[in-house]
Amino acid sequence: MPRTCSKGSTRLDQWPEKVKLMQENWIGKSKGLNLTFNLAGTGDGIDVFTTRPDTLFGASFVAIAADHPLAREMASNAPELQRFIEQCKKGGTTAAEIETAEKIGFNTGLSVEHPLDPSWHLPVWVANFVLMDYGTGAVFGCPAHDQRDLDFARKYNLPVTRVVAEGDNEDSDFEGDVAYTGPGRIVNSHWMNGLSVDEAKADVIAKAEAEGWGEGQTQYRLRDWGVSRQRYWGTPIPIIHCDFCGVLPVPRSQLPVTLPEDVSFDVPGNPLDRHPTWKNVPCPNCKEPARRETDTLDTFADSSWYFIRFASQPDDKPFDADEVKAWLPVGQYIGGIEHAILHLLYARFWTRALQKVGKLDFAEPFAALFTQGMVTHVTYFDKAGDGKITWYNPEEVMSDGTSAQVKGSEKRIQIGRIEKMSKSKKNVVDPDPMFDQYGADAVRWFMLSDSPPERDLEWSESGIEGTWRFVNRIWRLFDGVAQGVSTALDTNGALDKLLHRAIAGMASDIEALHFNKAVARTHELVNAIEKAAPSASRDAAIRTLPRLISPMLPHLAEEGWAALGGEGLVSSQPWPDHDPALLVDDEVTIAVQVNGKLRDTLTVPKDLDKAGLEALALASDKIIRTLDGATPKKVIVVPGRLVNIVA
RNA sequence: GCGGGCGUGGCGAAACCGGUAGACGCAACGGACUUAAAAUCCGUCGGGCUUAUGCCCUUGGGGGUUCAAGUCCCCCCGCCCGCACCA
Repeated sequence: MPRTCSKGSTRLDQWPEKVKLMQENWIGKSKGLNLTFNLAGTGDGIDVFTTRPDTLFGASFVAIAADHPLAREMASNAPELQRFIEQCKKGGTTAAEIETAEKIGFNTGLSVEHPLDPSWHLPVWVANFVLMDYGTGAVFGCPAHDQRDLDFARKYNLPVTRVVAEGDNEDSDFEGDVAYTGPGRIVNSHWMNGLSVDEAKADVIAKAEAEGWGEGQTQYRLRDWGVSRQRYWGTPIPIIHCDFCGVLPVPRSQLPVTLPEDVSFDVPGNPLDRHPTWKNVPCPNCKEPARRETDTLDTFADSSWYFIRFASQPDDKPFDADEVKAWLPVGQYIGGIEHAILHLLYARFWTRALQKVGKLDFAEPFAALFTQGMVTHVTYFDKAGDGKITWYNPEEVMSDGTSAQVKGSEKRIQIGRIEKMSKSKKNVVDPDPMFDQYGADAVRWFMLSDSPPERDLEWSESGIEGTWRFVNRIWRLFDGVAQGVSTALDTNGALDKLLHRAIAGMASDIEALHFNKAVARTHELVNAIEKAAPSASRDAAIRTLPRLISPMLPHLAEEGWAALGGEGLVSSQPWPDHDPALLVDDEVTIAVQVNGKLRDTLTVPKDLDKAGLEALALASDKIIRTLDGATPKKVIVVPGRLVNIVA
């Protein structure tokens, strides 16, 4: 998975950089050298992974994890080491604890030969900061150029030798407590001296491979994805366990395996595991009593390909390749940032795997990704004497913003952080009363109106009243035209322009998911229509309105469309056309600045040239007054924008 | 600690490639209509000075580049997210 998903993420040019970066960090690809340090006097060795083979001459110790096989072996007849290992295991696992945890080590007394100079011996330590589940569970320490190694070396007085020059500083004695991890020339390293860090890395890897004591390797940090769960809610894994025949797949004719519905959750644990009939089945091979697998698949397994099944649902197979080809990949995926890593990475992997086995003809499931913000709300809680926290729903709380109490009681409670709405913190708001009071259109419009969708939104109902008023204003426009027989034949050029601008602008706003801007444009148009005297232009604008508001106020749009005599449904109408000629003004307002400060504005023909603009600007009363006789040193003219006079 | 992002009126926010900061909305305030209220309509609305024309300040803070900076560069502060002893 990491190999295939780290490739190709650069091609996802319509994905947020943030998400791609999070996935890359999660995959944690790093290139380096796997090498063996031979234990002095024995044939055994310790395998070590490093991304800094260039610093090999700066090595001063080798450290292994507390649960490294060698450490455990030695501990069996060394009680002191045994105690040290116990101590390491007790260390906390929270972020803060790891951050502040002191590096501790135990000198095993063993030593290893340096691969580039077998006469040079390095001590072998067991250290709490070496992780067994990454790389080989063993590292070599180069304290001058790695902060962890330096912390460790200073504590146990191990040698610290500089092997990368820091500017002009080539001293082999490294001073201070801050490791140097930047670029530089290699020094104090025999044949490598003078090379750059990158050159030296390549050099050492080549030498190790030629001499057989190591090889270049790419490591991934990504943990394995354990896809099975001991729970009911998930897809059954079609496997049967037989005491005689072992682990067998459920025969094809018995697929799919479906979950039993007569389960109870009265007892903790997986109900499948204690289901009497579902669990016990004959072995498909020897017919003796056997048992179904009672783990189910992680729900991420389903979410990794649901979009494929969504596009094609034949009865006899997971999906039809041709049908899928017609619909996928998904053009625009919209989801929360909380799925940035797991779901979106697994779905990418699933798709790649299906492509690899020839079932799909594309590698990436989602061409474009948009991560919308989360809806947040302040939390309310109360902490009991035993530290137990009780959360309160905002609806049962009275708060003035600085203090809070439970409605209908004297109970004072605390105001917590503003957090993503969640059932566990009870800071969810039920929108149903709003729907009942204002209708679905007003609530939808309200939610689209102010905040851009990529941003987190702190839920507040202030503003819904205004939305409700606006919905009513639009309805009155429809009603007015529908009731009255319009005889006005005049046109209104300004209103025509505004309408066509709204048509074009709202289309691009909506395409870009800038719904709040489309809302603002609708307000501008409606404000102007309301103020305009009756005219053919005004009627046309009102008759266009249902199509414009249909994506965001669908019910009102349909009512308006019908009231104005439209055929069928407005939702099946095409977006109105706009006249590009009406998008350009023949007059523009330009700014006139003196020394970059606005002093006047002028309304001029759109294509007035630089000389004309300059002349007009210099003739302005306000400019003459501001200049107060001074001679302009320089005049910058940006046609259609501004004139800036430098005095 | 590492990586990424954000910071604009009382509030949610606009501002295209560096070119009139605050569009649009909410709240607030003043007014009209009304016996009254609701609804509706009109107006004001970043801060300061000023009789006014107008002037000064203002996009977290400080510096810089530029004719011109919310926008570009450097430093700092604050908040948010992800990762976290990954060799």
